[in-house]
Amino acid sequence: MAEKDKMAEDIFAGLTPQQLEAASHIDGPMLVVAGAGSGKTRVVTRRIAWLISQGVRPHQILAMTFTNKAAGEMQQRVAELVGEAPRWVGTFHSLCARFLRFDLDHLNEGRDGRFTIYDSDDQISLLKQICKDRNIDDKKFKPKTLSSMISQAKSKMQSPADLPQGSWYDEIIANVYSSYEQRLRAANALDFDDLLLLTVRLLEKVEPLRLEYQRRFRYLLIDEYQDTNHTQYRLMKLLCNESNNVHVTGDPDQSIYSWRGADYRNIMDFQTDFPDARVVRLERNYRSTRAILDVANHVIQFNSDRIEKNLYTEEDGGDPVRTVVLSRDREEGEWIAEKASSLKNEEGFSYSQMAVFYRTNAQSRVLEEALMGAGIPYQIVGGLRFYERKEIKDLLAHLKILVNSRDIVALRRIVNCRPTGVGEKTFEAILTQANELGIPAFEFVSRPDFVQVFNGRNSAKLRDFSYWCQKLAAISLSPVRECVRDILEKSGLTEHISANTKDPAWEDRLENLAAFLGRATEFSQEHPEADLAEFLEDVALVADVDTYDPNADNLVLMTLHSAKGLEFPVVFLSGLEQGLLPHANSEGSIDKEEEERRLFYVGITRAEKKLYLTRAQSRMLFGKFEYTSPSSFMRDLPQDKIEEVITSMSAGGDFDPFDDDFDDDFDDPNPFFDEFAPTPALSRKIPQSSAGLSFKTGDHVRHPSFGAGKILSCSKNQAVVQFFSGGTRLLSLSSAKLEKC
DNA sequence: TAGCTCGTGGTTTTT
DNA sequence: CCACGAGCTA
Repeated sequence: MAEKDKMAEDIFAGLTPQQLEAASHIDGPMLVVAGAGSGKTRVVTRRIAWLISQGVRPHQILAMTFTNKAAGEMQQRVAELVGEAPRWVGTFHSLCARFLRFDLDHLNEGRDGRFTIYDSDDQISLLKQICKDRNIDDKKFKPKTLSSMISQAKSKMQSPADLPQGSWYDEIIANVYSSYEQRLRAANALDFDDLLLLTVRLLEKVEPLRLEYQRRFRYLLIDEYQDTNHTQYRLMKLLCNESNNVHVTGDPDQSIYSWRGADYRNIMDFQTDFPDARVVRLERNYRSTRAILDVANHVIQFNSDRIEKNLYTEEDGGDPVRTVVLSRDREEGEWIAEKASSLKNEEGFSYSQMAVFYRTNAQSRVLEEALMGAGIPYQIVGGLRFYERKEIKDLLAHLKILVNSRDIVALRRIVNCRPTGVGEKTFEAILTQANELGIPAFEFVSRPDFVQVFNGRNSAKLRDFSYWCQKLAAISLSPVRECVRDILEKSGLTEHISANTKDPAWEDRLENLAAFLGRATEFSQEHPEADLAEFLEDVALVADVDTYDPNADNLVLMTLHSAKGLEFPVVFLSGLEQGLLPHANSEGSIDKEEEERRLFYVGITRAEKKLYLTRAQSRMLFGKFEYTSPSSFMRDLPQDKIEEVITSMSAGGDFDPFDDDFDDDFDDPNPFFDEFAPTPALSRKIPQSSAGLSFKTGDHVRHPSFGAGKILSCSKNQAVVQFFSGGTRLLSLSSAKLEKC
């Protein structure tokens, strides 16, 4: 007994009464509304430890975290507290992938546990292929737009039949969506949304399985609940058995993923879903100085659709939040670099204690150059992801085909990434014939009698290709390291890259391949039993932030989205310009603007001690200089809590399109001024004349009878408009009375 | 079929 | 600015 008390003491050490209430909860639903920096992770970790110490078996706990990294850390902390860690901790996506490896076959829809996961690149190439095969103009129907529409539909669990119908345009969308689904099934492939969607479908359809899962997982925990979508919500409902032991944590003010289907109503409605839910609010912030928190609280007040909460701190003032205006983006980077090095040299901060945030990945480049110029070590999170590089994707395609010979996207990639003698025509012929034979194309080409059976030209090249496929097919799937090494040796990829010395990045590419082998080796060591399929899954589901190494003495650069859940003593929040933050694409929509503000709020609340808000008055965009204006969020800062830094690099006043002095410059015939012709950067183009309105993709428009909508794509005289009231239409610009709004 | 050059058009955010 | 696709040639 005394020993038990001792353990409880350890588990609950240092918790406040509210945290204790949340952590010591056992049965029944609970909602923890946890403000930024209020010790949420701590609470969840302690609660899991508490459950285990109370006799709950670790495998009876299912915990959904937002990143894999958070999952690993949580498991480790729990193990430290009670000597055992739950096995089922991970992101929604990775946990679902694990479920489906076991049980997808039960759905009987043609896919099995050896499925491959298609990332957005794979989706795009599949969609391009579909457009090509069906003679759909991919100028009007951009694969990217299509993929986001499909993803949007899937996140609401809508099948092609559930999409809006009627117009010619709607028909095409629904058709593309359904052939996309067919091809995924044929390729034994799943996209990210499918991982969630099919898990839900599986549990809905197969009752014994549902009961089994419900029995198995007695306690369900979901973190960042404000960023769950409808599918995830359904999954939660399916998993929590009648005891409703579901414990969710989140903060509606930090909901920043609505664009990928997340719906913060899920957290707002939790108490309606579970009327007997206990609710705990964590409002004391342990992270930031009062100055920073004051700014954060002030900023978020401007949002209307929220639950009022009072995030407070016992800390005193601290440094004021500082704003900095630089004349050019390059100077913004230089200023940050300079400041970072003085913080290190004069105030004793290490680079690993500092982070630079931005709204778009494109902004990282200038910052990177400035840091490099100043000799400051840095690491970038996100951007061109390691696993999305061309050479890595090529290598991955080879690995994927070994696990899943039906993966047609991978096969196409293998054929095209290097001269094989097989071109478009031959490839199509192979597909057709394999289809007739009823076997996967890769199996067909790697048959010893392929050249005899294949009706095409019996060329030496084709024979070489088939022979080469046979060698690939013979490679064993484990151990992972050996498998990857074999592929590297036999695929001929390295030779192909080394031969192509006019590619300026050829050396980098070889390095990347070597690095990939390094990661495979690491993976093999961490999971000695794992085979290639598990490695590929791991690769497909790593998040950008998972690669962030907080132990290296690097300053870290990342988007505001990636920054969620992290904290740093020093934060530089850059690019506070209208059109960038808030982003131009959110203009005109209250909901979207409020989400941008939450993003700003997330950025502010990452800072512990020092926060710098920087902006540039002009910025290089698409290779051209554009003038910018300050973010509207800057206007909304509590002026008495902030301090402007005056620098030698700041220029005079801001560009103002209605300022006569600037107009004077505008009229100057000197070509020198043309180059600097002031156009408000990133904000939407204002129509030059009312007669010939020019529209572009993304414009918000109004139609006299259909109401407000958004342009999905447009050409000189036609535009495809998705109306907010529902439905999508192709309109002629000369006749339809469209206006901008 | 493959490799070249030229032109176009595209930047939110990510599992 | 840069990545990608179309179109041409060997």
